[in-house]
Amino acid sequence: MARPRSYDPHTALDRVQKTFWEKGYHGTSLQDLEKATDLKKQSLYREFGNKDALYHKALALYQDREIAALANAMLAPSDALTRFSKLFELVLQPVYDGDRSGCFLCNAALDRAQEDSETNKRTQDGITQTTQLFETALRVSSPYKDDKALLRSRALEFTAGYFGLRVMIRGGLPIATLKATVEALLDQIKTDSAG
Amino acid sequence: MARPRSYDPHTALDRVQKTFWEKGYHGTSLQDLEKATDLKKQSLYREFGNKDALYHKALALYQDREIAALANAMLAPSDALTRFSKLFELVLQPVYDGDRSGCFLCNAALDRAQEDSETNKRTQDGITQTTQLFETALRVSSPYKDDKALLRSRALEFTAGYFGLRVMIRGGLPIATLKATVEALLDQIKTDSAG
DNA sequence: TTAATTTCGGACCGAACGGTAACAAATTTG
DNA sequence: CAAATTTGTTACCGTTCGGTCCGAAATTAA
Repeated sequence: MARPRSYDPHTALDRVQKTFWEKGYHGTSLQDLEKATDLKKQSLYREFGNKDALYHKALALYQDREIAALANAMLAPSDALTRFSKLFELVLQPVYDGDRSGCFLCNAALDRAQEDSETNKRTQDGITQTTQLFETALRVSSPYKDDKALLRSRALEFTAGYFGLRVMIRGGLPIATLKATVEALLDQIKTDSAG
Repeated sequence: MARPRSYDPHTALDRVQKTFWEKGYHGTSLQDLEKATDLKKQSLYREFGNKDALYHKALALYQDREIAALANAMLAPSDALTRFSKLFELVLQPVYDGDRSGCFLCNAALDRAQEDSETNKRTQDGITQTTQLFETALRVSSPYKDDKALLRSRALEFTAGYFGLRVMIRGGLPIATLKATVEALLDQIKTDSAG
């Protein structure tokens, strides 16, 4: 039909996501996005819309890709303890690599959920889905499989623990503390299954 | 000596703090601070320094006042369960009043700790002190008083839980979910003391 | 080759940004 | 009252912000 795009929209949005993830909404300028994507803003606008739309698409991509990856890793056939061990392992891995971006969803909740209703909806949904994921992950093991109230309670507790850990990561806590925190959280599952 | 100030620096910094707390560093403009304090920026600059200095002073004030207030309420003579009940009660109170600003320290950790080394230091310190506060709060009750490892473990767990709860607050989760999360966290103490 | 269509690059927009200089108003000290 | 000193106000600084316009380049269909 006409002149073809000389860039790949997927990798462009990938880099947009990474930038927002690292620097937040207000901390990211159009210029930052241009540098990150090697695109001019007109291309960005034509392809994705304005800064708000860019942000929402980046956040949506995070939920569809990163969180889905965590869910996938967790829900591999195993027991609750192994599942959460795997989860926290994946959460801490980037820290070892020097990446303390944390969790984009968590960042968005604090950065923008109070000022933008769509972000608010997205973070509510994302956090709620996290709790549901944790319920699913726990449900295979005793004593959770037989105690619905305990299952729900632990899922909420791990939701808070998970996001708190993300805060601690981004807040710059030493890795030793982060590992100890993970151990403390996992200990909960060990105690439950032992009792 | 000379012309006296027509404003109160304490209440001015108070309002600066509130503004940064609500809107974050990048989300707050000098104009926002002018409106919030009823001062012109020259007065703000003369009194407090530039935007960075303003932010750090606001964050320091948060630690000295808000966190100290939490510590004070928690450390009133009582058992561990009552102490944490009181803590979470104070944390949820603003939500009932429609204020979902959350925790300034937590916001700062996600907002600015990655880009500003002084904020990084402050958030590290603040989070570490939170863990220490929780250790102190737990230490009065069994079984923590006799089990140093458990004490440390639970303090870390509650630290993550506490900041995660703050994320959930700011992320817009319904109050019912927040309350259920608090109950889930408190349940931990009940279980510990019963076992 | 030409017409149509789309992408791309640079220039440009008004507004807001953080920050500063200069001066008038107010108060204390001599 | 006069000199000195600090506060408050206005205007302004250059830069960057998010966003748009428009012409040049590239490609396909006729």
